[in-house]
Amino acid sequence: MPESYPNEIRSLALFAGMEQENFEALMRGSYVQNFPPHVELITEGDTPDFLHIVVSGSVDLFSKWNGRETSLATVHPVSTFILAATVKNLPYLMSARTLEKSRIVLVPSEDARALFDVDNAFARAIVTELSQCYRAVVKNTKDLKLRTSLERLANYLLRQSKRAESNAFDLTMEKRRLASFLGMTPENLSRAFKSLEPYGVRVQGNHIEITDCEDLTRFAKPSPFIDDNRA
Amino acid sequence: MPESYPNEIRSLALFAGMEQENFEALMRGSYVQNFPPHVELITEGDTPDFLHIVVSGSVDLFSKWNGRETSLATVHPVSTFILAATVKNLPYLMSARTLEKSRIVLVPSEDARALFDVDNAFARAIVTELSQCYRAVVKNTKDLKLRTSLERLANYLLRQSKRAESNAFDLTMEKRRLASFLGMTPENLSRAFKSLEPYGVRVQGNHIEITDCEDLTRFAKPSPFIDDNRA
DNA sequence: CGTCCTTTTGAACATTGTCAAACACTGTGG
DNA sequence: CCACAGTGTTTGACAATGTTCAAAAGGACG
Repeated sequence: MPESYPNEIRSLALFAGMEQENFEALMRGSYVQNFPPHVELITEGDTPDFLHIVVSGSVDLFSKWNGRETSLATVHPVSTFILAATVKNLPYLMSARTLEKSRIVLVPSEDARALFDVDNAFARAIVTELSQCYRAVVKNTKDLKLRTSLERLANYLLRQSKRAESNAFDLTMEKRRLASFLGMTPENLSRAFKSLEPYGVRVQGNHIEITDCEDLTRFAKPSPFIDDNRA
Repeated sequence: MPESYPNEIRSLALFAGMEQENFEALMRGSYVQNFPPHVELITEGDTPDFLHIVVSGSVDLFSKWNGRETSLATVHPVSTFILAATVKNLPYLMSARTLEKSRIVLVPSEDARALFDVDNAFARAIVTELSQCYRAVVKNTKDLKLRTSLERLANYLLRQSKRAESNAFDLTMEKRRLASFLGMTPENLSRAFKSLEPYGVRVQGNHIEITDCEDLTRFAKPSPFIDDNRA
């Protein structure tokens, strides 16, 4: 399947250092698939048959327990997910569903594991990737345990604003999912937005404008060890 | 420093597959140190100078923000901590303090990183270790987001009971820290214990007895994808 | 124009946190 | 051995935070 997507994947840090021969073998065994929105790609507890790579669209990682559900992360192109389960050949800890029409590359887990044993650059790239994932989850845990929902929302908005490099931006997900991601109910999120108005947050639909960044920052007290993406 | 501790360390999965020569070089550059209880070994935000290995005693990983503090994990012998920061050479995301008199091996981070580049078995062992850490944090996040504090306590007790292979066991940490670890206040924990009495939990000081495991399990609804240690 | 879904709002409720005080445990020094 | 201080734990009253339920309002789409 000599399409264009292998180039995009090749440029991922995870695959960049891999032997060309190995990379090609891996891609030969893989295939791309287009999924409509809201399709469950993998289910918590299943055994990892494929390492997934999001080439376009976006994917929600979530989990259920006792009738409750929570959103744990969103995967954007181009990146992989469920790497840890694939490497250790243990059941998924999260389920995944497409948020929009998405193009996903499916790499057979066995092939990935076999290459991991053989290709040293690949093994090291996995370390980098996993370290990043690990640190991201630790930051998220700190966010959850050290902050109130209002503070989490305030810091989330500051992060998004920084990402958009603008004081005005659109939310990248439904408020419903944002609430779940931040660990609160939609009702509570709605009220939290209201509570942030005095600190200079204007909300219209999913358009956000931070009119007083100073004030919001004073309230949110962002920390590099919770909120910085690259650290 | 030809003492006995290198053998214990050598048997860790992280170092077991390493070339003997490399391992010896790593140990030559390292040193052991005894710390009294309640000593802060590393501080959030610092740069990782050493990879730490707990040989005896125990260490608390915690974090502070805006005057609040939370306990994120306890490290028991023999295992390492802050591996991710060491590998990526990025600031610590957590602080660490001894809980009791502890013996810690300090491996210079630069040496560890250098070996990571050279020793393929070591690089792969790090992947295994990091995957495990990552999955542990994900489970912890699910515990926090999907359960109430009462449910978290109930499941914690079941896990401890399983670990002790007995319905009666002693708590391995102060209630104060347990509360912080479970994401609640000491007062709330105290009341939570009371609330679990009807489900067959007897508490006397830090001695716990689960008199009706069936009933408690029915309430706690443990899940392999949150509560199993090895999965 | 309806229909479906999300979002918002209100009120009641549940859970959790705060503060203050009492209690229990531990180890010290008289 | 006892009194005492220091710390951790428990308890009670109260406040803050977050959830639930019900209903209304707003948007998207056929």
